[in-house]
Amino acid sequence: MDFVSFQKQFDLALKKAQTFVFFCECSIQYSGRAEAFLDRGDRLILIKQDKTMQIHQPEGSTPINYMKAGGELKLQRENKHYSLKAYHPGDKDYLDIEIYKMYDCLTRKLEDGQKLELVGTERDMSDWIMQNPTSISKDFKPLSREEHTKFGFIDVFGHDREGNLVIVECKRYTANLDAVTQLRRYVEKIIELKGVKKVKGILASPTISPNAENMLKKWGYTWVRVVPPKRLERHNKKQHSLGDF
Amino acid sequence: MDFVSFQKQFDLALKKAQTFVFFCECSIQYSGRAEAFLDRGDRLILIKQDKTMQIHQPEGSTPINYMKAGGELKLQRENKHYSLKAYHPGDKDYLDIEIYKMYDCLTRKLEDGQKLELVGTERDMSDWIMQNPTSISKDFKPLSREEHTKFGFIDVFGHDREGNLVIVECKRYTANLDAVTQLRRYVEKIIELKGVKKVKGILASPTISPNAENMLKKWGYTWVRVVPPKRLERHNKKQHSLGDF
DNA sequence: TACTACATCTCGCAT
DNA sequence: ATGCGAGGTGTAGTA
Repeated sequence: MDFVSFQKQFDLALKKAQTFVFFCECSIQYSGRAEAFLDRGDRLILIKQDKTMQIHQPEGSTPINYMKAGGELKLQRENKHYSLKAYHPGDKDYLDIEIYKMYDCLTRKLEDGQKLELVGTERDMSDWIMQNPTSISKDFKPLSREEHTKFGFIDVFGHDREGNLVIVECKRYTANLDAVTQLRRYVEKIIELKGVKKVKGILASPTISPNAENMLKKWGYTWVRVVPPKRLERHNKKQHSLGDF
Repeated sequence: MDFVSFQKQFDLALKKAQTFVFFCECSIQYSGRAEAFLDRGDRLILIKQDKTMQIHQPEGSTPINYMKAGGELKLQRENKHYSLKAYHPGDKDYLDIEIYKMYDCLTRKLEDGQKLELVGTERDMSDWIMQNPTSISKDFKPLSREEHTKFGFIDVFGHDREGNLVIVECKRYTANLDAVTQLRRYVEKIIELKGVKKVKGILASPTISPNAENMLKKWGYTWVRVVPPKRLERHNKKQHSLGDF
């Protein structure tokens, strides 16, 4: 593919807010929050209508280089090849792509107003605990699932029959050291703010790493096994077609 | 584009370990670590030679759905449309894409043996501190930059003239509450393992959030302003071409 | 804008 | 395989 027709496609795609994807041989220089250089090789480059850009190598889930939305893009001739420059004012990020060979490109206006319906998040887990308090303990009375309020970002907050305040931190997967220190921070914050000492810290997760459990015990907190719910209502009835694999 | 030729391209691309990208109208169902559903809309789908797959909506940096490497892919006819199913045994992840319209596709074998050279990471920052110990304090004597060793993941470890052990935790950006709790964990671990009490905790970062600084002071640790170096040697000489923007 | 925490995080490294 | 932490993390939600 020649550069001139590439440039036409590129300009048109940006003007019409299309999604633009192409294969090329390029080298890449990044400068901003860090600095990076990627020597010559074949890559796929994807540019969306919001001017996000990502460069993909032939393997791996994550782009090897990218620019976030809110930047500017410019394609220009430079000596024997083309140069695609991106600049993001907010992050002060620069990306320079030197394009040696253009292979193919594809462009299309995508119409998509849908949003992902997702269940099985940490929020779903804390909702479920609110509705099933005995999963924490027999006498646990949840008061609130306060996220961004006065006491911070506690997943589930309540009390028990002995008058203890109870703080529950949820983790969807194996709870680790970070989860324990996070819980500890919340418990200490409550003790400080409320001026009380009867505060219980509970870590709720399907599993916990040995180190995390040791630390948890050492600080007097407890772990409760809770498996997060993750069934979409609309898919409950359909059985998954496992037969295909 | 008709489905039959699409299927041929798809099979060939997978067989030849090519990178395969196409535009289509589809709906998506995900089940595994969580559950998700995305109703009908136009998307770009990218499949790489390692069988990673990602579905992109017309905006945003991150794919709305994806599958990691190590899975299986299968395209098959299903009633009036096609269905692209993916299964990842390790994660027990299922992804079903129902394709209503195929627009265009592009496939190519990408040759790329390059790896990203990156500087300005937390490791570079701790290296720099090792070589410039006075950035921490006048009498700081670094002993080691131990990452994955017996004492844990301490960025820089050393001592001062008064015989204190000194633990430095580096953050490349604004240090937050997490950074402080992380430092605290390391300090307490050292106190426990070494059986000493003269341990100083230092958080090194270019900036620190107010909450984090409060907590740091409360626990008796200190913050040192360190701006991480991030210039690639090879790019030191070239001045960045800011003129283009 | 800054701060906080989640994420189907991904990725690499060490045990 | 699991545990742990970094990441140019990105993204959402809130003060």
